[in-house]
Amino acid sequence: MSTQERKQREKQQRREAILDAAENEIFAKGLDQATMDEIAERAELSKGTLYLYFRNKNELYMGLCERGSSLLNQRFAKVLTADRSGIELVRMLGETYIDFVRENPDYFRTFLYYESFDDEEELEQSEVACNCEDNVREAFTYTVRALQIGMQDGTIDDSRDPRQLALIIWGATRGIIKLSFMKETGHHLQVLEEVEGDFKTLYDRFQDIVLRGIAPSSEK
Amino acid sequence: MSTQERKQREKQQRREAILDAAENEIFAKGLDQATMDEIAERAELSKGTLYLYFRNKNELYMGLCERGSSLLNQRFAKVLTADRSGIELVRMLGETYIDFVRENPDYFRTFLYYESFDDEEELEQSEVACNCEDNVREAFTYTVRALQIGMQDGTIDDSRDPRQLALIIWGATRGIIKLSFMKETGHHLQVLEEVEGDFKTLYDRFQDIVLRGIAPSSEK
DNA sequence: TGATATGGATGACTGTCAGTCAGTAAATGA
DNA sequence: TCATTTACTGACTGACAGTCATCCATATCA
Repeated sequence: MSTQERKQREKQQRREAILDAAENEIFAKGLDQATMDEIAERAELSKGTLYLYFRNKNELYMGLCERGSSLLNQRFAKVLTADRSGIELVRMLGETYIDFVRENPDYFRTFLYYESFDDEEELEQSEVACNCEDNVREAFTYTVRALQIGMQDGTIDDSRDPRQLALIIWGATRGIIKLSFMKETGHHLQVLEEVEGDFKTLYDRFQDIVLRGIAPSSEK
Repeated sequence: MSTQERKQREKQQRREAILDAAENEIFAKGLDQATMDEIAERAELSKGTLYLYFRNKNELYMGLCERGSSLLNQRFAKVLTADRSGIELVRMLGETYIDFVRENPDYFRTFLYYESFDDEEELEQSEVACNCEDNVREAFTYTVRALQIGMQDGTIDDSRDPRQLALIIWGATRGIIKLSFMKETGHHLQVLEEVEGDFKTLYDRFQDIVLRGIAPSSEK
């Protein structure tokens, strides 16, 4: 193999090593508390080197978002191969999502961060951010596909635009999952503690309501 | 009036002046870009004085959340006085919320910030944060009340726990409103641009689905 | 095998900013 | 008039993200 190739591979490995170190530090202490110096030390590199691989701290954190969203997409892709009705696929996608968040709350935090990130400028020139964007688009496409299948097989009312409906379901689901996530991670909001229902229960109830809401009218 | 009282009033006025300055600076530049020095300058006070009124920058920002949530609650309270069916009240609460966010996107940002804030310690000893918490609880109570009215008057299926249902609706609504908010404020996510529907349209469609989902079964 | 070129890695350094605190001034009250 | 309290000030500190002149290991070639 050529020197070129070897160098390329080494570069990739180092990048992963940096991401591993960042994951350890940031997931343990939180984004604000983790410093670039500590991440560098854990990666056994100097701080300057981190900046050869990532533009800044934001981009490094988004590298973790990229990782997490790829993992989640793998699971989504698998769901879509199942031979089920459209509405069942929608339900399964939602369950996959909430299971993922329960298992990987820290990755979910990176998603929230990425979505709320505001500096357009910085995002556009970042390859990492673009990959995150692609992953979001991919996830969205899975939802659209499941809805289309449901509209075909008659398990979902077909009078709505599937893309718009996907957006609505996606947004609402995000909201519920974030709430469950807050409830589960012992968030300060007391209201959360005072209401019954754990991570999954809340989500199941929500799903019942939505799936009922998008089912075809019974009088048809 | 006593000297005591006058001082008390002056203190309150100064506090408001600081909040005004913070609002101007932070809403214009964003939380990260606005500095305490600039806020102090705009308030025509020294930086040290800001710290006599607010523990730190977070708490100052939460002061804005407190303002915003109080304003929103005033609107919610008014809705609840209307002589309407429960399901209509739920719909009106949602509309009130989305109108508020459209008019005051910057206050909405403070809500998001407060809800995602993580440092339990800091929150507990902050009076400002406690007021925010109270406001959240108040808003939540309005939703519960509307649902209970609906369960009484038969416009909402009464087999669910109204508090749990309120939490679910609240979470999902938050999710949709955040999405609309992102779409409206020109967020980077391209998926948002590619789907039809503005702020209100998305929300209306969502509401149709949910209200259909929580209506009593027609075969009853 | 030694000379030279290349580019990845380094870490001391800089600028910025949140937060502090010793000191000052003004108001109050004896 | 003086003592005491209270409010305010702004220079200073520490922490940290991000930079850049320099170093050094390896590749390349005579």
